[in-house]
Amino acid sequence: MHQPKDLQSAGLKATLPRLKVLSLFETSKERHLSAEDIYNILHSSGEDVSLATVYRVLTQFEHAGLLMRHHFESGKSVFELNHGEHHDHIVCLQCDHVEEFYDAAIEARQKKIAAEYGFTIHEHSLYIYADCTKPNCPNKR
Amino acid sequence: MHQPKDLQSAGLKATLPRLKVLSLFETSKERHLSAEDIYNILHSSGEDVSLATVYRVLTQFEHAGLLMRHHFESGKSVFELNHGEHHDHIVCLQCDHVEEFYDAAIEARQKKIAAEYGFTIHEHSLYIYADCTKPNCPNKR
DNA sequence: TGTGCAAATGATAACCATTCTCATTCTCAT
DNA sequence: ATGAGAATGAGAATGGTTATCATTTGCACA
Repeated sequence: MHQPKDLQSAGLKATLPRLKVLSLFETSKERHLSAEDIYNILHSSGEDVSLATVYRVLTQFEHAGLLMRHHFESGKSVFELNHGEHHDHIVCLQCDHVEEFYDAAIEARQKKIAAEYGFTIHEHSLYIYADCTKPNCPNKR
Repeated sequence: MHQPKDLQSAGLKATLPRLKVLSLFETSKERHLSAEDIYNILHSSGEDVSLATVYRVLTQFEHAGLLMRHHFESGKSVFELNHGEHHDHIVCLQCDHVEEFYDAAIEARQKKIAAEYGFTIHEHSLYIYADCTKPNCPNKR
C-alpha cells in the first residue's frame, strides 16, 4: 500500500500528507470517510496534517480518479477509494451505515431514459435512504 | 392558487411571506427553485421577504408535505412543489436544467435490492447528471 | 549528493449556504 | 377590537469548504 508509484502515475508528487491520506483509505475499516473523519483519525494517531490540506488532497485524489466523492444527505462530502467498479449506495438514516450494490437492470434503464430525453449521461448518483438492521443501529423500529 | 386554505390545512398560519413563496412556486416557469432564487425573484418584483424567512418557510413547507427538497451537486438545496407523484431527476451539469422522469422498472428493482440487504426503504434519490441539449445551454459539446 | 525552483503545506481568513437570536410585528380566536 | 402567541426581519453565528500567502518540501538536474 501507499506506493509513491500510485501518486506519481496520477501526476501527483509523493508528499507525506498525500501518502498518509491514501494509506488511511487503504487500511481503514470504514470505506466511506469525510474530510473531518480523516482529519480526526490522523490527529488521534499523532499524524498532524492541516485540515486545509486534507480538503485539497481529497479534491486532487478525486480529480485523479483515486477517490470518489459522494453527497449523502448529511450535507458533507464523503469519499471512498475508487475501485473502478461503479456501484450505488443504501444509506441508513439512523447510523449512517452504508451498503454498496450494483444492479445491471437499473443501469440499463438509466441509459435508456437519458437517451430518450436527449441527454448524454455524465454520471449518476442513486442513494437509497433506509433503515438498516445492524444490531447496534440506533434505529428504533 | 395561494388559497389560505392550503396553508391552514397544513397547520400553518396564512402569513404574507408564506403566501408569496407558495404562490411563486405555483406561477414560476421553473419548477425547481433554491432559497436564493426565491429571495431574488421576490425582491426583484418588489416583494421584500427576509432571506431567513425564506429558509424557514421552505423548511416548514417541506415538513408539511407541500414542497420536496432535493440535494443536487450544486451544494445548495433545491425545492419543488410536491405534486404527490414520485419521480427522479436528470440534471444538466452545465445549465442546471432539470428533467423529471419516473421508471417503474427502476422503482421495482430498488425495492427488491433493499429487501435483499435487509433494509426498509425510507426514501431514495436518483439523480442523473448529464449534458442536456437545450439550445441556450452553455454546454460546449 | 547537493541545490534551486516550482509545487505543496500550514495557519488562518474568507466564503457560502443555512440556522439561530431576539426584539418587533402580525395573525387569528375570542 | 384585542391580546397571546406565533411569525418575521436584521444581523450574528455556524458548519463545511475554499482562498491567501508566507514557509517548507519534493525532486529534476547539475
